[in-house]
Amino acid sequence: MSKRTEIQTILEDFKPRVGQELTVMGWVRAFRSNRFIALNDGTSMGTLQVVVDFEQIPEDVLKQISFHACIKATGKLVESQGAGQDVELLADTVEILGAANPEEYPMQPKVQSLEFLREKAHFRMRTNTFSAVFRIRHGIAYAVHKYYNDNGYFYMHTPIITGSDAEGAGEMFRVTNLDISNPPRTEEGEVDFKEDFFEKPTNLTVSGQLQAEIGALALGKVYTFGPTFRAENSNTSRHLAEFWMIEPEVAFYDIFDNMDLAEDFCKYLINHILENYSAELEFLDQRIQNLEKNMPKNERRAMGLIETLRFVVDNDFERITYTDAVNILRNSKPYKKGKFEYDVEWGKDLQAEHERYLVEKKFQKPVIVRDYPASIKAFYMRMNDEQEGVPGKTVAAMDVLFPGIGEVIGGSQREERLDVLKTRMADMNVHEEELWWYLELRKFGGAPHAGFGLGFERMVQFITGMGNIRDVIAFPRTPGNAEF
RNA sequence: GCCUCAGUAGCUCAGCUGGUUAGAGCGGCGGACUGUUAAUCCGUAGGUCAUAGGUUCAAGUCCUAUCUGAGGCGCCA
Repeated sequence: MSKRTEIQTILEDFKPRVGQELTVMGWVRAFRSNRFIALNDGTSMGTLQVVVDFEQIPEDVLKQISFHACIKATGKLVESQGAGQDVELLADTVEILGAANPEEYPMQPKVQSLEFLREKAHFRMRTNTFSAVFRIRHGIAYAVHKYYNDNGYFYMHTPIITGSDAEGAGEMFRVTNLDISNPPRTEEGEVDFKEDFFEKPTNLTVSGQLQAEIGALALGKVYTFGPTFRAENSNTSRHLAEFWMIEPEVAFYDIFDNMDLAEDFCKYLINHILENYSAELEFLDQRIQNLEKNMPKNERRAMGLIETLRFVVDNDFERITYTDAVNILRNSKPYKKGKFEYDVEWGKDLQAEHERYLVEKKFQKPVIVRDYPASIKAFYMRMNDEQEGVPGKTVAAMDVLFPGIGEVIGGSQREERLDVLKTRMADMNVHEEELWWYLELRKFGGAPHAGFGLGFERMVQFITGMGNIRDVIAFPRTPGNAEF
């Protein structure tokens, strides 16, 4: 394959290349007037105009220049006579690398619904919307590593297969190589996992946190960034059975340090995209505006996408306690008018409608809620001292709530006191034998520490403005769907 | 898992209270067009109305079941 010049390289710095003979390769976005090809190679939002002379190009080649056909074109880069672009390539030769017969190819040069494109996951990345989303997705992933590396954290790989089912984050996927239609049985008739690969029941991980704590209590500051699996039968626009989660875990951090980290980290990620993917953001912003043009005003976003991102970066997140939240909600208009479907009562978890009120109506910016009732939170969260005006026991837990998405981060200061932890585990029916190593971390050289989990796709959703989480991961896994 | 809505041409949709041969735009195909920018213009072919039953003289339209999709809720990241 001869050398190609990437289209983004040409577009961002065309001046020194004018007059040069170049080869480009990419997918046809449009073929106008039998003469002008808009060519995109995925390197950016932009297209390079390739101009062909029908007297120079064989007719069978010309005929195959159709939507999303892959071509190679060689010619001279010149300043464009047309108004829409700075430069264009006058093609001496055009080669069809991969034709795309329009009579059979399902993609069309027009706006197609996200639902339809979801069924064409192998082609949807070629569209403006999805190529923008996936370039930004990469950008966020890169920024995650850059942020932690620049701040002295170590990237830690926690296991995908776990032998513990006490991680307390929902239903798990069983991992086994037993013959499930005829598994070996014990004398009592139970499935005999002694015969299984690991000689015990194992599952796909629902969180790397417990292992990350091991890292934090040795390396000080660590983070994980890997796939996470939940076998919940969740059918919503913000849940996946397989998703990516970022979990920093930091020794000597308390809940307040944890909140500072969460806020700073979110802002860094958003800033990185604002600074490096403005063309993609502008496209997505425009896309949403076009979509909302036909909607009633009250269903439209209060701010544009870029405006929202700037606003989040420029303003402090609101920080309140769970008890504050309950008081605010009980004094709110919708509560008094009986508009909430679920009651607000100290000790009950906040429902999505309550969180949405706090974030979208009351504060109109990200909100960090902390100090939740102990009874509704996981065993490893640190028990708070009793506080005045608070009716029950609380733990140092925190949720970061974003507009439109809800919970993006869930975290806590961890319980480092062995006796308190043991009591909590007993109360919540978590077996000590399974987590003996977790307890020994407290017994030997323990330290106060804290951390959180950030749902990567939810952050991608927020930054791209995509409404459905299935449209920010290349191959979504949801109940009843594992195609591609 | 629960609730609601939807499934008509390749795509997006129209088809009023059941009533002749099922419509449009875009896309495709054929043609015109060598400075276009969602190119334009002319012509043309596409449909077991999701599937299976049922009601009726008559069903795209009503009823039942199933499948698929979307939105909301719960679980959470």
